[in-house]
Amino acid sequence: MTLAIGDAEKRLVVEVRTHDTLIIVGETGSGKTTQLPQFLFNGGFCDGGKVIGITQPRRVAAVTVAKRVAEECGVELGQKVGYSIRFEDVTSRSTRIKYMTDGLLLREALLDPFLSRYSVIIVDEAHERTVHTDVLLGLLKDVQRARSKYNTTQNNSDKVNGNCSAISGKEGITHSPSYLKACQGAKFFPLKLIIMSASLDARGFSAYFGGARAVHIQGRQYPVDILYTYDPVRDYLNAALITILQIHLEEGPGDILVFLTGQEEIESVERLVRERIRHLPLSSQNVVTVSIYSSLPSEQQMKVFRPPPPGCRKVILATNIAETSVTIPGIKYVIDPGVVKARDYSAKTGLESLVIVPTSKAQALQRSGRAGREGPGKCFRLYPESVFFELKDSTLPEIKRCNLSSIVLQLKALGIDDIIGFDFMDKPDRDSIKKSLEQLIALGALTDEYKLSDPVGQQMSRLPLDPIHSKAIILATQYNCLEEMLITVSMLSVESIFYSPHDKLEEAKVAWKRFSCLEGDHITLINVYWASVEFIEKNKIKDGRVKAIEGNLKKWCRENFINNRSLRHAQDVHSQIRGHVQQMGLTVNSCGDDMLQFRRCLAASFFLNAALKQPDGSYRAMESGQRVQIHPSSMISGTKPDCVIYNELVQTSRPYLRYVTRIDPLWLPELAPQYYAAQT
DNA sequence: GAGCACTGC
Repeated sequence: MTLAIGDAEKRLVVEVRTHDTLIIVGETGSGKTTQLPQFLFNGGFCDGGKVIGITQPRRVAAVTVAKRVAEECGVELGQKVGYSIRFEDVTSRSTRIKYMTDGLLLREALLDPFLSRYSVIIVDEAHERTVHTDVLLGLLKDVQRARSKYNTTQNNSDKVNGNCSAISGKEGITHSPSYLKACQGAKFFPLKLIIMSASLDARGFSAYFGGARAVHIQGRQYPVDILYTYDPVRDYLNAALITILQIHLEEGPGDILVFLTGQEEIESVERLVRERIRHLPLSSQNVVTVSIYSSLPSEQQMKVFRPPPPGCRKVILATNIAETSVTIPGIKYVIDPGVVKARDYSAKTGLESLVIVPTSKAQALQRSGRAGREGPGKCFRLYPESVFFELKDSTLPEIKRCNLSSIVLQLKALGIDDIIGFDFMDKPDRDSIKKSLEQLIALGALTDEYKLSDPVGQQMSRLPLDPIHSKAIILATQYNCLEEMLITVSMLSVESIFYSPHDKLEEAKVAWKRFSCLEGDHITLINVYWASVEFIEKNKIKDGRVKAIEGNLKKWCRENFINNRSLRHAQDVHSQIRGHVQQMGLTVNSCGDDMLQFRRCLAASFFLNAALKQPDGSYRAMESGQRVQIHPSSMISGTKPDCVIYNELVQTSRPYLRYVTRIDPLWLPELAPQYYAAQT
């Protein structure tokens, strides 16, 4: 069935009433995200104080959509319509339409396993198949099944008899999982599930939900002409350069969006374009280039949204960030080289890598769509059409290519003990699950029987962090350095704190020197944090206005080549985690200048991430045996200590250790005997 | 002596 959203209100409400699960396929611009929740509200789905929840993979989307719907409803944001994302809860008791990130709903499930406030949950952008979306889908399936068991409206078939016994599996596949058992005769209304996807794979979702009904909603996209090359290109950067110039000289007005794989490519193409433009006739030099990628400080990101000077064409060089996360106005031409830098994970070696690979068909479609938002457009794919047909339909779901430790820990905390048997839409590799179980046992989060341990596992699962980071936090009190560890973990869990533009690298290094510590990068991060705190405190005395302090901090960040957005994010994480540990009753103590305590604590918690120097000067990662190098960006890459712990091991051009600190090799058997006793 | 895409709790 295909509908246009404008005249579909009644039909959609009936569809939701008559089907427990509905798949909605809507192209971009169909209005499904903003309209459907309002239809359901008007259709009575919030009667009795029930809530409609809509999940988004990204924070910005949750916020902007909520704002728009509040406006359309003519209500104040946070009242009838609100949103909830990490660090920001703009909802109230009267909120009935609630937008949120899917990760946040997963956290909510830890507190309320039946998600009992929600009458409808809409999972938006499900086609993106993020880890959070995938786990959520499996969970919602269970919750829906369990809630229909304890239904308040049809209580004759399955009477809840008032005790807490698990539901038996005698009804075969329709049984509810034992972790969802209602206590004291608790009763629920049924849960309606709506899965919204932008692409062609409705069948996959439909099959996963037992043949659920699918409805199509028409989009409002302008046509985009797709052009291919005749032959494969050898050098896509050069091909992109030529295409930019060609469009500029031969096509009508309109801005150009070029998809590249990373900062380096963007910087080099930007140089080349500027160079070539200077050699054009003066009348054709009306081009400005701007670039955008995630690690670029936000003031510079903002430049892509500025309209070009009159009569000028804007060329935007972007990474994947422009595919879904940001929408730039004025784009008429898209250049798509057909490649993307993607993270991959091998469960066998536990090695993460970051490699340039071909895009999927869905991704190519998404990219070309960026040319048709305001009018008809053109997309230049820098490969032959035959290559397009050979591309994979869609990108491999993230859950099949990432480390699962934190997901497994979260599922365990939800009471889901059989991870391998959990009903994932795409099952992660068995090896991958096994590996994460082993890691969680080594960290003491799980018992030898694979049960969540008490209190370590329970405490770890409450922290929204990587399990190793959680472990470090929980151990830190014993080493008298919880304050230092809170800062370290906060700084490690945000995107790169250090901003290094290619052309000012030397200048940046000089600036970073004043923070650097020869013992390692973890302490360097602490130094950056303290320096920023000190700067803020000084400014508070001079001029107490918040705006002035923010402005000065931005300047301080610029001067020190620190990413302001990342630093603020780290401050947010810091205060959130601090709140959690205080709730747990841990003492926030500090080791002062005695960093030996701190490094011993790092060894005791990061022991899985230890590496030993080899005679040839390279390192051997102790867990995997992998030969690695310390990343050149590390402050101690020159000193080469005998033994280090690292934050992550990622293969780019070679396998590198990032964020490294020197430890004494004897600490490992002393502080992690369960893991190192036999090996040393 | 080389350089990490994107997102989330």
